[in-house]
Amino acid sequence: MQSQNLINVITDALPGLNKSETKVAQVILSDPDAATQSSIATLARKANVSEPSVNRFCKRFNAAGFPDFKLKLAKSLASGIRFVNRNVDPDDDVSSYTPKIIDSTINTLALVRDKISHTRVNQVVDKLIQAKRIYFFGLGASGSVARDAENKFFRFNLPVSSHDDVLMQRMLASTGGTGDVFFVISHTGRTKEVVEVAEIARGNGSTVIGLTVVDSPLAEMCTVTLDVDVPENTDEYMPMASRIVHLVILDVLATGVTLRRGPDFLPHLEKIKNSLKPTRYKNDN
Amino acid sequence: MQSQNLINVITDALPGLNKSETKVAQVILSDPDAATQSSIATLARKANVSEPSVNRFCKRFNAAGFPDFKLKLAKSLASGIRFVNRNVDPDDDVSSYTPKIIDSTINTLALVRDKISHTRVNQVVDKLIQAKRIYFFGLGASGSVARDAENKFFRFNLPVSSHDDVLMQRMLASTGGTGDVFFVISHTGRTKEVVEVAEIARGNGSTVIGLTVVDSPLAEMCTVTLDVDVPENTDEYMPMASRIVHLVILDVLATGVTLRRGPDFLPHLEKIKNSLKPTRYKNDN
DNA sequence: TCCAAATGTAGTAAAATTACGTAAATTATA
DNA sequence: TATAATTTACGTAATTTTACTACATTTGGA
Repeated sequence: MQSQNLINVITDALPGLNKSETKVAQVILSDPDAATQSSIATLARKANVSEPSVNRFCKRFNAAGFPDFKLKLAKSLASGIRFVNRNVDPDDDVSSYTPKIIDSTINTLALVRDKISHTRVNQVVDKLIQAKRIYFFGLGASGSVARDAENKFFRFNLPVSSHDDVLMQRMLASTGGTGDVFFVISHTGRTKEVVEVAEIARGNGSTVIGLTVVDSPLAEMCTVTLDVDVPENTDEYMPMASRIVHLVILDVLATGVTLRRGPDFLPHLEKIKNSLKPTRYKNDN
Repeated sequence: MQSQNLINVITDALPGLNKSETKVAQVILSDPDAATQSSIATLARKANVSEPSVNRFCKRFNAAGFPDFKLKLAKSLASGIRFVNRNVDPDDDVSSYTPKIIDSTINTLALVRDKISHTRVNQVVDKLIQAKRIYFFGLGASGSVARDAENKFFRFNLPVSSHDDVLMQRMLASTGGTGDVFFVISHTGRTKEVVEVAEIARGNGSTVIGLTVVDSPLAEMCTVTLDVDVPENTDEYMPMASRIVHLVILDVLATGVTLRRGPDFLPHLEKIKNSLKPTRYKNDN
């Protein structure tokens, strides 16, 4: 909690703020870096509030005062996370849109880091450890996420497969049962086919894990849902960050499984890694 | 070029400092965090020097004054802590390894953001814009990256395909020619088959773009290489960060292409987006 | 002994905080 | 439903703290 990014904290608190506090918050969020360099007077002027209002604002967010607040804000900014308030503009050039896109991805990941439920992650790792077989399902962009997951999880010496074909998914879901884990990936959670497949699998006693949006039709069909609350991109240009988030969560799960397997399992991973050596040119350093 | 860590800068400068500056440096280095929270007077007293000496010290290190110096120091500390061994320990639990993995991904992305060559990105966008046909190639984990790229680029109304089958790749590479772009993804850049395929394609006059490691055999075969310098340690047993980086870079490229296409192209993207609507449950908000 | 660099003193300016008063909003009461 | 009472929000102005500047003194080397 302590390490929570101050910018996210302010953003979250925004709805519950009163008038002048909101003004201050907006000015800070619109350019946090500038905020760290301005005096309380400058900031007050920019926000059209009095200096004490700014001071109170700082104290509300557990700072000793304005200078302490600036310090904390600076630290938040330094942690590799730049808050992106600007979307890609039609007349941006490479040096503008490149950092913008990377920053927005970083920001989304930071959000997930702070929000993801560790209990849920643990539950999912439990299910994956117990699985006799794992199927990763996804369509469209989530199809390649599923495929990536397969590539990761086959290393655990488990029957794993990924499918992006609805008919195949349906058939597998209806033949599954106890011990089978269906891991369903969807960044909307509302694709009819996917929801139906989850329903079928669930009906047959399989475990269904959802990597999707909270409160979506898909989430309701799942045994456990890892919900990701990725801000919707309203911008046409901005590519989906949710898919990156899904991949990273799968990294987390794979790590969880590896750790549960214990150190005896590492030689197995090593073996897989080594199996690729002959396919590569030697690294001469 | 990310600003160098202030603490290191001070440590390095230590030998060339005069008496009172050395005293100040020692006090700061002995407890940098305390330094960020104390006033100029406190610090001066601790170091047994006068306040202006502290102030001069700050200016020597390119700070506007004492407050600015503290700010910079705080930033150095924040980013330093993040970069301190964020590797997963065998006895980590969920609440430890989850943020570690996400943080390491974030750090890698931040690194890429600061290091990536905008010129190269622009060159690649050029090539993609001019392409008559684009093939995305990748094996293993990069296979799903290639697939994701296909999913993204087919929206540009171009013949695009992705292939993770070596034979298929070979055949396509040898039948290609001018106007064809082979986009080869590899996080080692040393997989023999991939390098050979690139060589074949190149030999036939096709454009070969590499998303891979700098100075690798693959990089040498490419018309343009987008090199990514991802720190190794994250990918101990499975590719994690590098693959995320590749995806994000593809996002950047897709954005670049979209922007080049200009605003007339947006309705086309909208059309694709809308085409998926009937497959989804209505969102009730 | 002179000069230049280094450091300190004292005064000033700037910044932040506090105390307090007024306005606005909310709640209670007639 | 109006109005009084009370709480909460916000600003003004004074106070205190903090940082900076100009200038003086010291120190050490030529």
